[in-house]
Amino acid sequence: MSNRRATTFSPLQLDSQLCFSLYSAQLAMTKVYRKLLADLGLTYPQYLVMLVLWEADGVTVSQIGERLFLDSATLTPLLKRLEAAGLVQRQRATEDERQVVVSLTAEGRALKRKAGAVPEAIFCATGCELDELVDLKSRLDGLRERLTRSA
Amino acid sequence: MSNRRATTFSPLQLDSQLCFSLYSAQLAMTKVYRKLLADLGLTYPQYLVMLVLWEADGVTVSQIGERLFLDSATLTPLLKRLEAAGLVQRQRATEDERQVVVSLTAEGRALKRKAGAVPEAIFCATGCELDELVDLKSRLDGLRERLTRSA
DNA sequence: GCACATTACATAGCGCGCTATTTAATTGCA
DNA sequence: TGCAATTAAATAGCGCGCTATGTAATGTGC
Repeated sequence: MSNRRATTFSPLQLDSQLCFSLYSAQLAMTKVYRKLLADLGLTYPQYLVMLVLWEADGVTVSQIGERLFLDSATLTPLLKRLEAAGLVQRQRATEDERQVVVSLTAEGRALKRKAGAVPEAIFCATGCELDELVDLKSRLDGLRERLTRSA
Repeated sequence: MSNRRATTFSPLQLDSQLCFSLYSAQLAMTKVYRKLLADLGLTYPQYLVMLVLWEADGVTVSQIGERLFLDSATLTPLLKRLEAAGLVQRQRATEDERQVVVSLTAEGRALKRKAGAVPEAIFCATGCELDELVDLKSRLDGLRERLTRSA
């Protein structure tokens, strides 16, 4: 009897954990992207950086980092790979030589066309209605916000 | 005029992408766990494996993999680290020597007590109501399911 | 019973994502 | 002015998570 409560409510059970659902949904999502992005020669984090640059070209490493919630230890080697792939260019800012400005090459800009098909393919893969996705997105944004605050 | 449609609906915009919210929420979540689990000497994926073992001790590598949606290339080195930490034991199954059975050591079982405080700490960090978490979890499980199917 | 496929796990190598640290440039203040 | 503090990026090293491949044990068909 004394262990009945522990049985009926056990927070250490894998199946009851939101975090595991978040974790494994993210892995599944990345797996779907991997196939789509292979055509573009991009990984998912690289794709995110390209999204930032397609919106606003010529930004610093830390600006990319703020947008994606990643720091230079992650971005520097990633950007070097994008540079080696001929998609971006990195150069020290003249007004503040601590900063590195990342710009798209012609090839990097051109890739945007090919990437145009990706969002719809992902949308189909989710099998969700659009408003369900919008709702889920805002919940996850709120969750990230609160988790970041408490960290 | 001709580019107005592209401006009003641009699926390549970072801010409109559910997947990025999923990605960054997961990173934020892992970051919160990192602090909590440091006391236990575990990483988040290692914690997941321990959750599986605390529920059902003495399972094969592939059984753990099915539960966590991970394969042996990920689990083998992770399990070796858990073994090196003295938390689990790995031994070939006698009835089928291809399989490796993973069991908890006394130390591994003992760690469950210390881990008992983790779920509530995470729950607080999410800042969510319980039913909101349950709802979000089921949506994410559904999403993972459909993404996996389409991959 | 023997070649063949299949299965379970391990290994190699790559790209994140992190902490901790380093280097170099800029800022700030006595 | 000079020198410490701060800032931006880079680097080192670790642990995933993946694809591709290898290896050994088990099944299967003839």
